[in-house]
Amino acid sequence: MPMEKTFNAAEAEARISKLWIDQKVGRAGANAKPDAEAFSIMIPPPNVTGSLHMGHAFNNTLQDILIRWHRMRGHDTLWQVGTDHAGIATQMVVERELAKAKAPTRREMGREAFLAKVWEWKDQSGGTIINQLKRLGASCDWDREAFTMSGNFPDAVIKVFVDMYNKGLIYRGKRLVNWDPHFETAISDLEVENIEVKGHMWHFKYILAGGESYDYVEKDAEGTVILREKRNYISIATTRPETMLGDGAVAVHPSDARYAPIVGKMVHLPLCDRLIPIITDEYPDPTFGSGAVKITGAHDFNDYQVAKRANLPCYRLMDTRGAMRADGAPYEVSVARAREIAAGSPTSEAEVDSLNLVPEKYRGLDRFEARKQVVADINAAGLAVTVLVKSIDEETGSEALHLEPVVDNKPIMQPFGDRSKVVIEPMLTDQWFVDTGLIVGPALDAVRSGDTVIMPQSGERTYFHWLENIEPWCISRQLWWGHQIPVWYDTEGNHYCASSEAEAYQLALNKARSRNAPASEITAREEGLVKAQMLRGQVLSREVFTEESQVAFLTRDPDVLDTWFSSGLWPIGTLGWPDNTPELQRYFPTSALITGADIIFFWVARMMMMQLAVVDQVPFKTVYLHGLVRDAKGKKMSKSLGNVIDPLEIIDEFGADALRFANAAMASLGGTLKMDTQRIAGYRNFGTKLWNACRFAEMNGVWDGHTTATTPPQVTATANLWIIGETAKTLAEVDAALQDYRFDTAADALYKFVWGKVCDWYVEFAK
RNA sequence: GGGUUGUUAGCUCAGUUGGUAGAGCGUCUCGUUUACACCGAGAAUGUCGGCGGUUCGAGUCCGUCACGACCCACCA
Repeated sequence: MPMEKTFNAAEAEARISKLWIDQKVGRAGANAKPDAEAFSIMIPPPNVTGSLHMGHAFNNTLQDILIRWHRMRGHDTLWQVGTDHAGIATQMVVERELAKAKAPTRREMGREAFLAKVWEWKDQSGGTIINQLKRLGASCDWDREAFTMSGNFPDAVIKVFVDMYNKGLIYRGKRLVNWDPHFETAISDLEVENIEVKGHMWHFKYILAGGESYDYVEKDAEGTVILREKRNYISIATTRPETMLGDGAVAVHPSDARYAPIVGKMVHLPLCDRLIPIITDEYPDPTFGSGAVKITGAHDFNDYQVAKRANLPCYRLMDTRGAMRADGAPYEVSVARAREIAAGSPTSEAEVDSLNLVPEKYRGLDRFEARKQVVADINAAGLAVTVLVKSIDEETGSEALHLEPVVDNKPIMQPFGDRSKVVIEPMLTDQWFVDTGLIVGPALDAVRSGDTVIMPQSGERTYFHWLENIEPWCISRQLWWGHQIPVWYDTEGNHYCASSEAEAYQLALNKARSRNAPASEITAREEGLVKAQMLRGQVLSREVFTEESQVAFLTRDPDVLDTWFSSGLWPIGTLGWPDNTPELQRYFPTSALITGADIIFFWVARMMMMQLAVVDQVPFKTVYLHGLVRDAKGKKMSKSLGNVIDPLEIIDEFGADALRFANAAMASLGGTLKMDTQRIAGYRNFGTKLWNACRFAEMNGVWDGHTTATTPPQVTATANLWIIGETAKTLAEVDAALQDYRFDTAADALYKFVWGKVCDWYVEFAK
């Protein structure tokens, strides 16, 4: 059958793709020569519930080019494919689906049932993105498809946690963390987006205790007195009035002469029946605002540091949903105890956390509602800093002077959850952390020494900057979908980190045995643990059993790990670690990582740290970072802007080749990637051009009789000699370009060769 | 505030170690007896952001200014 005038991408792609998959052209080691060098790439695992977007299309095209290039030359290639469970994102999607279906909520159905739903959803939608990658033409090893929650992966994750815990690289602590009140979980620093919003700054008066007053003197830069007045208060400013309920002190800079007379004195905390001290700390900036800062240790990162230094109690004001606490004892009882603590009564972290110092009238209010109330109440109490304002009565035209509270309108940077988009609350909670400071060294050294090369080089600077200033990584999430933390607690608050419950019991038993306690007591506890351990395997419910016997059960930490903790192990986890599999030996460390510059911290840096910490090897030799794919005007693609280009629609309209060629041609190092459909159409035309050159050849019987030829024909014609030379030149150019990861140069060379040499000249000669 | 990175033809961009500028798309003119109109032939368009410096010579190196993008941090 003669060739059509134009290439029918839709028909051909389906047919050829099936052939590739059936023939397993992407299987590990396909087309490898004996003793071939290995070339391996780990796909950045897309979210299991996701669908292909332009960024995926771009990213995977580049990987496919590299893999095919190496495979074609007989190297032993592996393109490891798989998906990520994406804790928050997936849990969010499933909860939304449940709501849409008017099904019971996550909390109503409980953990087990909910997780069953998530697995159901995963099985239903998890194939989508994999099938879309196939449509793109990616030549992954489909038989090796991995998932961060399946196969050996969970065991590997747990093993790493336990090992890191045992090495002292993971610890638990009550720290101020970023709390997402929508998902009701802690999140890491990286998952917080700071966005500038319109904010207000209120100014409050904290009245000195005991009716005291002082001379408040303000000087200008030359030291000339510009204000002197007798004050019975200190003025503080805040953008978050509701947090004042938990203030532990007012801080001023030690060099601030204005407040020197009152340092150490007490002030009345407005709306609260409490006194707090005026302390000094380096943190307040004397040139900003009044120079005095209210210190709310439990709800502000800077204040927390001050509170730690000054040994101030940090009173938590909000619940997990960001509402003012309604739990605990009545306010009078709590505040009475707080006064005792302030007077020096011994206390504990746990007791301080249990004290609810939110006055009754604010309890249960949403934090933003509480803010309004607090402002209104402070104004009503006459404790707002005020200014004289002239107003004109519109009807009578008479002027009047009156006092108004000072409220500054100012832009403030506010933290938002990157998934939930709600305002993040600093919250004092118990969490698990990776002590990144202890494992960052090798990750820095590997790039400094060139063991791992980051391209473009500017990426190295970003990498260094972040790692050199690394903060502890909060890895626990109060979610259900994810790797549950392998830690068990006994009734006395001890915890046991182990890879199984049985091991945890063993650890608890060992601990009980090693205690210096009366023999009888140890025995009772031991007995309880052994009994409990035995009974855990039986059908008895815990409730029934605990009622009938006094045994010591261990309970598992309900939290799960940050998704990036597990995806940080993607390179070794997908290759079968901790078993020393042939694949691990053959393909690790991997050759190249192709990924977006936006996840250099989330993923690249963490994979470096984790692999080096676990197997003492870099995970990849080259990191190729590319920019974000934008629309034709350079705008970020987003659903709300309506400028999202769906790669599948592009494939439908222009064919996968056109999309892939456009991707390659745009892949210069650095910069943003502006995706223009006109350009894709241009490369579609290029495909047609090539197609027609072949069609010309076919019409002239070029294929006839040559399919079975065993020896190449003798080349004598000048045109033939010339085009063979051009082909060799182009081959060299493309190889050199790909060696340097210059996909654009390679694409350009091929384009010019096919169109400018083969079609414009060689085909014309042939005529 | 710190960092990274841009500013080259109407648009999107390339330009390796310094030697008086390139591609695709778009525009204009001409062309349709069969490989291809998703085409062919041809054309126009740039003081390479501004200023200063190094050099025989700078889009390319140095300094500085302007505007933009992004990232990180942050003043209550």
